[in-house]
Amino acid sequence: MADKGERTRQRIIEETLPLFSVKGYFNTSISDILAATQLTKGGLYCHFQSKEDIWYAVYDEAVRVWRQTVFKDLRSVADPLERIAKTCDHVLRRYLEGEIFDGGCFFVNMLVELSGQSATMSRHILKGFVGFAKLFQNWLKEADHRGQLRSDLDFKEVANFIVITLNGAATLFTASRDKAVLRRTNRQLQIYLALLKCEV
Amino acid sequence: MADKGERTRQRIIEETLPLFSVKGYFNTSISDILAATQLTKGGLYCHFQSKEDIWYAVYDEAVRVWRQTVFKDLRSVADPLERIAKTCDHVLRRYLEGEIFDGGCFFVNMLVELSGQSATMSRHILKGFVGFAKLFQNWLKEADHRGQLRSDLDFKEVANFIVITLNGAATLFTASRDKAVLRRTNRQLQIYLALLKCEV
DNA sequence: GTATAAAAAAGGACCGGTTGGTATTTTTAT
DNA sequence: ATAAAAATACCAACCGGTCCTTTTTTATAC
Repeated sequence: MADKGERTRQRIIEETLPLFSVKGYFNTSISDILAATQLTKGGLYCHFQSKEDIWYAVYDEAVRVWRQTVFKDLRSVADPLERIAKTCDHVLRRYLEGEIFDGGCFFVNMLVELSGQSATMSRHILKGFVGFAKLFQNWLKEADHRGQLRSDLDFKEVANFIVITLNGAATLFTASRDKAVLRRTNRQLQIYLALLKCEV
Repeated sequence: MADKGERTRQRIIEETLPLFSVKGYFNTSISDILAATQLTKGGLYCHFQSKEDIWYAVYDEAVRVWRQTVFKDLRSVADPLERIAKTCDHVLRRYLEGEIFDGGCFFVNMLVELSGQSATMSRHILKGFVGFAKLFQNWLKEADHRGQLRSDLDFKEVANFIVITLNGAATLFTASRDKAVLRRTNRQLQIYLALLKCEV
């Protein structure tokens, strides 16, 4: 039974993720984390230097889980436009509707809360979203090289729009808990994506 | 100099709105409000029974300001589709880009924060968003009666999509402070709206 | 206009409980 | 035996809110 420390650390991360996701960063207290992990303060601060440190570890874990959920079964998709469509579908159906995290989208929730509070932490999250948009942008470029796209498209603009739509859906779904919101968004988004194709 | 009480009450609301908008509800302390209003606790609690009461008053004020910003110069627009397009433009340009509230969109910020915390408060906000979507839905119906729309549209779905897009834009703009995000969203949304028209 | 009394507004001390974090000791694993 | 992990007690600062006192405003009488 080696690595007891590492296992406890991982347990802290996994128990804290839903707390941050549902209650937010500031409104999750150290006491909440202690209650969830069945630890005492001494035990907790043995693995992390501060609450903020816990957050960064939790964030990394959230990214790991999100990637796993959204990009699964995607490497095999050769058509970049289909890849985009499937990714959106995965975000809306697997990730959000599947309620991978309690409290909706961990990243959107954290971004909104921390935007007015911590410049460094919110920048950290924002980088993730920018990277996600860049990914769509690259796939759009790839589709363009294949001659699949209409000629009047601004890739960055389209990529941005997709990410924004997914974020908006996450926000409204979290509040309403209405899965119909996700279904509707998915249909409209797929229609929008289909319209990017050149008419051949 | 009558109505001193009412004027102070209004001052509290106006000074607290940007605090809630930027820092969030829970992370704005009564002390913050006291500092902003130059009042003491006794003075503040003379006008409100609790922090939550202040929030409801602030919310109402935010709605008032938002309505004023978004629906101005709109009654004269007879064409319902144009009315929808202009409303979106107002939200993105006047309301968000114009930074009517510090911290982006007060309502989105509050919705995200309170969704995991207060069922009653988040339901209160959600009602506002549902009403906004209903408005778009009615305008779409109006456009349909005029024979302006494609025949395959689900009005509720489209209305939902518009609101979601605006929410997503607010989220990303708040974090990035990049007005290009709003411009791009506006263009793509206008393109999307144009595609709702029947081809006559 | 001015004195006055009632009422509204504001001040300020205080409350129990909680916050994130630390220092020291005890337990457990290797 | 030694080092990691966990427990415990403690800290000052802050939380939302209450209570009582003082000041200011406002309505009324003259």
